[in-house]
Amino acid sequence: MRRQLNPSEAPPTSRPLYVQVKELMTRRIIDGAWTPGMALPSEFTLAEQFGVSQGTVRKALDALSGENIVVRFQGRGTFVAAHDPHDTLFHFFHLVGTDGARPRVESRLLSCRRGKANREELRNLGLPAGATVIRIRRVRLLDGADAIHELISVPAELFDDLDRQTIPNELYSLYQARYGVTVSRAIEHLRAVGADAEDVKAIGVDMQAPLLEIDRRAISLDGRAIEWRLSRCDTRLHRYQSEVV
Amino acid sequence: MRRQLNPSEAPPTSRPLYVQVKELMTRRIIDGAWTPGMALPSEFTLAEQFGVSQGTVRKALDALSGENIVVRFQGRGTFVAAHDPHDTLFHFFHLVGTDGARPRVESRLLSCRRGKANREELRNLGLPAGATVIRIRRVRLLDGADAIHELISVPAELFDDLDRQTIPNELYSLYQARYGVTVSRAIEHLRAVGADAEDVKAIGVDMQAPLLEIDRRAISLDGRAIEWRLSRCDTRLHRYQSEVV
DNA sequence: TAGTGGTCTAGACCACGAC
DNA sequence: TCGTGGTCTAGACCACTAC
Repeated sequence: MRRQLNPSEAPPTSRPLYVQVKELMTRRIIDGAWTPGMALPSEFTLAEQFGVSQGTVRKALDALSGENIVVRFQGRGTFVAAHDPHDTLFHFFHLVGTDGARPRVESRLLSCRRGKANREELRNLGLPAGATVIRIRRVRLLDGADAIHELISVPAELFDDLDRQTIPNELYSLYQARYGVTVSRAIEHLRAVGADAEDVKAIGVDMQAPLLEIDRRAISLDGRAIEWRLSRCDTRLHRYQSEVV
Repeated sequence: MRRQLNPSEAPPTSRPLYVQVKELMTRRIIDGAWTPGMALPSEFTLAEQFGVSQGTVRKALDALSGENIVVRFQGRGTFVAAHDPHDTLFHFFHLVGTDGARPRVESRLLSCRRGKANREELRNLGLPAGATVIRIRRVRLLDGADAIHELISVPAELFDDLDRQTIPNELYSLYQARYGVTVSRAIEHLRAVGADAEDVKAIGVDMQAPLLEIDRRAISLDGRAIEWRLSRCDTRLHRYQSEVV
């Protein structure tokens, strides 16, 4: 039997020490004991706290760093990743200009209301029937021109007063700063669709013009789906870029 | 000054030992000294050969493993990644059914000819003016139905007799097995377009029907662009799936 | 049983940033 | 100058595979 850090709550299968350390540290971030931007204790201090060697802590930190949960700087220390609006925007925003350059992105709010979740929202957000969501509808401008018609749904339970906030261009920093919810990854499904009447009104394309629809579920650090977003994009001047390794 | 494995050809900036070991091993694969499917020497043997510790070799192998260049099995050994047709297909093929399931993929060849590279092909493949390319045009079927109109261009210099081969459903295994060219990553640009007359003839969609266009440049182990592929996809029954971490 | 990769430890030195 | 993370080594033990 492999060594366990917390025998009391040990899972049925034993996992490597560094994985356990990684999970304990992730838990501290989820629970808010370590907050975004905060400096973590040094590797040696953590090793002492967890009762493992410095090399094991390092392996855990390297894993967290690979998932963008912490950032490390030689000579300075290790910090909980903070969602800087600009960096976060482009971490999850994959449209680039025809020349490959990042566009300037702005937003124009169309509406922000709460309502009873429909079937798709229940499924995409993993909510119980009858749950309330907050819906944001907006237009996003790329390099100054209307280009994306965006529909966002989030559970009202997690973001209680979001409908009374000023909606910023980059939402994930707000989710983190005001509601303590960190988006760690996202699953996107893309398809081509014809513009509908709403799209025509929102971004001024022709009826049935080909649009790239991005269906995104954003997942938080603890694995819950915390946002569902539908972005319908005019791709005459921009492309969705994806690198496959 | 950091220790260098090959002082004679040392680059201006010194890099970590494990990076140098990784590059030496990658070079052995590119040069064909280690071929796909072959078992590498054990970590201790490699450490002795390179004159470094086993831990350093391990770090290099872990990096190669992370890039899918080698695969490791506890108790069996480390092997050069071989492009198994089925696995490779889905490594680079991101269309899934509406339910998230992998579709059955087949191909119907329309044409395969050589010709003088046009301007776009020169740019996308990094070829000198006047270079010859081999062009493949085909339809791909998802779950039995015509769904993708695909145009593929590769440098004739690298794939000399490709136009006299039977074109398989999964090309990258052929590139590797017959021409010694391993695709290690790809860069894709997606946009929505309206079906043109060629698309209509090829996959039977309506004129101007919205299609998802995937523009892919495949990059080989040594960093050269070795294939340019344009896939125009009917996304009424399938989605392009992308996970952002 | 022998050999492989996977984990864990302990300790050394280096590169970098803050002071 | 000190403390941080980054690299490198050496050695121990474990888990798995093949024989």
